[in-house]
Amino acid sequence: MNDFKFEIKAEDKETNARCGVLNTPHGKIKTPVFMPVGTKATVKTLSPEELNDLGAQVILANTYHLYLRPGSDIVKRMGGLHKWMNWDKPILTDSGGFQVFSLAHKVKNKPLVKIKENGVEFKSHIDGSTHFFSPESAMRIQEELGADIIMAFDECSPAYAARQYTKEAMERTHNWAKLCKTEWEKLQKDRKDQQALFPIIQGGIHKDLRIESTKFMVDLDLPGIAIGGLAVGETKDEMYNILDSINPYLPIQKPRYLMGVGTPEDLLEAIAHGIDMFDCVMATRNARHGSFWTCNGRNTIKNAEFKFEDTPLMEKCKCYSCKNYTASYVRHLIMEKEMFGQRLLTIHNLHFLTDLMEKSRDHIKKGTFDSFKKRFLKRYL
RNA sequence: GGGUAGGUGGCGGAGUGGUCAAUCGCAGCAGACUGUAAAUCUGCCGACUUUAUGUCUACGAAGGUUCGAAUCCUUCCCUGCCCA
Repeated sequence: MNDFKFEIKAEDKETNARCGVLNTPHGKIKTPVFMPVGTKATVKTLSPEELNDLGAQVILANTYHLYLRPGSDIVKRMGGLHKWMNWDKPILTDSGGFQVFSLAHKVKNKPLVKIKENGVEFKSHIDGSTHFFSPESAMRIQEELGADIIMAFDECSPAYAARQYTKEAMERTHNWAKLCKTEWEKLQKDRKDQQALFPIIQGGIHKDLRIESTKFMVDLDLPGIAIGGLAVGETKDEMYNILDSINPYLPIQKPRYLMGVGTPEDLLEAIAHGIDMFDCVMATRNARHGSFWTCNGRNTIKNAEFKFEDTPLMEKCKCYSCKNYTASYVRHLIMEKEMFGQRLLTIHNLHFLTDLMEKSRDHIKKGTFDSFKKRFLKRYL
């Protein structure tokens, strides 16, 4: 797996933050990195050119959605995700585990999901048809999609699920991760561009389960390691405590991916806890819903106070939206449900996070990350 | 001048004797959103205040019938359409 060499460039002395470079067949990824989410092979509202311009290095796509439509076979026939969507930088696909289980927990009375030892039977949210995901099929689908980094099929249990349930889900996830690895190794033999498989640590908010899960996943010795099942309803302290408790068990030389996080403050805290990679829908979804980040915190563009705001969304911001438009204009577009408004806020939010990551990398290299983080949070929160 | 339909909260538009401060939609105001079933969802939306099974003023205006009227009667005002 030399294709995915991870080089640590700097380590912070005051925190567990690190700065590195992850190699992939589609280029290098500088970490810490935020990866915009493009579930259905598009980061909603933006073109790949715009993503590139705002500083995105790697994006996500989703197995569940692309499997249901159009089908991974079609993506494969069209030349794989990179070619199909015209993005030749790195791509990561999520395994579909999160979707399958969030469907299960969203619909209470009508279970759409049946968990079995060898996988999960679920009903499509689109047409109700029945499907089955197993560790093996999740690997095969992701092989067809052709991302650079693929994720093991896991079960994400709700934050406050009973401990016993969380433990069982974790054990299933362990078992599945092993099966994923076997299938992945088989599938990689015939590939030109290799794919890195990341396993996903589970264990809810239980420290001992998390440590157990971390040890298990580390032992699989895969190219990277992900932490799942956080930022799903637990408190921030609970999340940071979990990161603290597993940190000593994570290998230094492998990239660590905290799945589904998050907000600017979560990103900085998690970096301080040694995380290298992030993804989250918040930047893009919230943008479409009218909220945006600035150094001074979170704002809602729909609020009447922006009606006469003739300055950009954020002072000194270098994003396309802020360089060219006033908050008043963006508000008007959002109020009118004009899609250009959604695009402008999406560009701003994603740029805000990619810029925050770039600054973090610089400060880690300079040894000033901790004070940078404290300064940022003081102003932001 | 005659006939006819109608005048309801910022707008559109329900309601046609009590449970109506008045369905609903829009607009407005605010909130939520963390590996995207999300350009979605939620709350408020006559005035006032101790924000409540609270008080007040209200369905063109003025009278009347009734225990009780946005709803029935009378007159008036206004608007659309048709006829002269």
